[in-house]
Amino acid sequence: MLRLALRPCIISSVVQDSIRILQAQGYKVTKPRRQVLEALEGAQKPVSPYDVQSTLRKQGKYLNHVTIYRILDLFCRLNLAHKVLSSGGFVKCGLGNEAGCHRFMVCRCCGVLREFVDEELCKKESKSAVNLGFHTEYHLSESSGLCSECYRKRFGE
Amino acid sequence: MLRLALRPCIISSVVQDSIRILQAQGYKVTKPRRQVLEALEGAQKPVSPYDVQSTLRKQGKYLNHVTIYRILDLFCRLNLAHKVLSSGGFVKCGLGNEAGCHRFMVCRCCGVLREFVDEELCKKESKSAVNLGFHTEYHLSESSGLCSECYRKRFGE
DNA sequence: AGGCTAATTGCAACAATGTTGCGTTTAGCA
DNA sequence: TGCTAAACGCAACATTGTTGCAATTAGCCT
Ligand SMILES: [Mn+2]
Ligand SMILES: [Mn+2]
Ligand SMILES: [Zn+2]
Ligand SMILES: [Zn+2]
Repeated sequence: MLRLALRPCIISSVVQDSIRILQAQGYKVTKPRRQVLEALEGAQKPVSPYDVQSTLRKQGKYLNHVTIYRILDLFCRLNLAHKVLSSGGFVKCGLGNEAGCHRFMVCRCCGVLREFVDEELCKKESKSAVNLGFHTEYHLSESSGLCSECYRKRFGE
Repeated sequence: MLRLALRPCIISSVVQDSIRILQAQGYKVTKPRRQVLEALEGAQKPVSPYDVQSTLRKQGKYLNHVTIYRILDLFCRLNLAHKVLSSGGFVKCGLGNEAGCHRFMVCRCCGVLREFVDEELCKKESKSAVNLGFHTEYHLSESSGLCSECYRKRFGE
C-alpha cells in the first residue's frame, strides 16, 4: 500500500509513528531499533552513527557500531531519517554569484556537477527562512536528477 | 583589497586564476598546490582528498595525504574549492512535503537544524534547472545562519 | 646567482570512521 | 512454547582524517 518512493518523510514523527512504519513494511521492531529511534528523537542536531553509540552508552545501553550503521541505513531507506548531506567531495567553484550562495545540480547517473546562479531563488530562500525566524547567511543547495545528456539517453529527444 | 569574506567564488576559474589569488593573499605557489589545482580542474565530479592523491599518483606525482588535506583546507578558506556538503550527520525528518524535497536551516551557532517546506521554492528551483537542461528529481537545500534565539542573543530584539 | 628563513611539505604514529563475513540471538508467528 | 528467518554482535580489516616534528623549499634579500 504505502509506496515508499512516493511517501513524504514523517511529519514530526514520534518514535511510535516510526515503529508503526517498520511494522507496516514487515521489519521487526527490535530493541536496538527502538533505542536508535529514541536517540534520534532526543538529539537536537544531526548525529553520526558513533554519536548515537555514545549517547546510548551514557544511558547504559550498548550497541555495536555495525548494528547502528545498519539501522541508520534502514531508516534512511524508509525515510525515517536523512543523511544531511549527499556526496562528500570537493569541487571547483563554477560561475559565481553572491558569496554565500552556492547552488548545484548533480546528475545521479553520470555524476557531473554543475554550479549555477539564481538571484531570485536566493532571495526567496532567505525570505522563506525569515518567516520562520531564521537569519540566513549562507545557502547550499543540491538538486539531483538527470543532466540533459543522460536524460536523452533514457527517454530520447 | 580583495576582501575574502565578500568575494564570490571564482568564475570558471582556470588554474592560473587560482594561482594569482594564492599570491595576492601571500601564500606560496608550491608544486603540490599546483598539482592539486590541476587535479581539481581535471575532475568532472567532486573528489575526495584520497581521490586527488590517486589521480596524481597515476600521473607519477606523489603527494602525502596529509599535504592534500591541508591544501584542500586552504583552498576552501580561499574560496577556491567547496566541500560539497556540510555536516555529515543524521537527523529525523521534520515536517514533510513532497518526497524528494528536503530543505533545512542550520544554526551555525547552536547547531539546531530545522526542516521546512516551501512548495513555491521547490517549483522555482526545478524550473531554474530545466532552463539549464537539467531534469530534477530531488532537492537538498541547507541554509546556514542564525536561529531566532541565537540572533537575539547577539543583536538583541 | 647564492644564501636566509618562514612557510610548507613529508613522515610516522595514531585516531576515528566505515565495511564484511559469519556465528549467535531474538522477534514474530504457528 | 518451540521454529525460523531476520537481525544482531563480534572480529578482523579497510578507509579516512589528525597531530607533532623534522626536512625541504619558495620567495626574498643581498
Ligand atoms: Mn560557488
Ligand atoms: Mn524530509
Ligand atoms: Zn548525466
Ligand atoms: Zn542557534
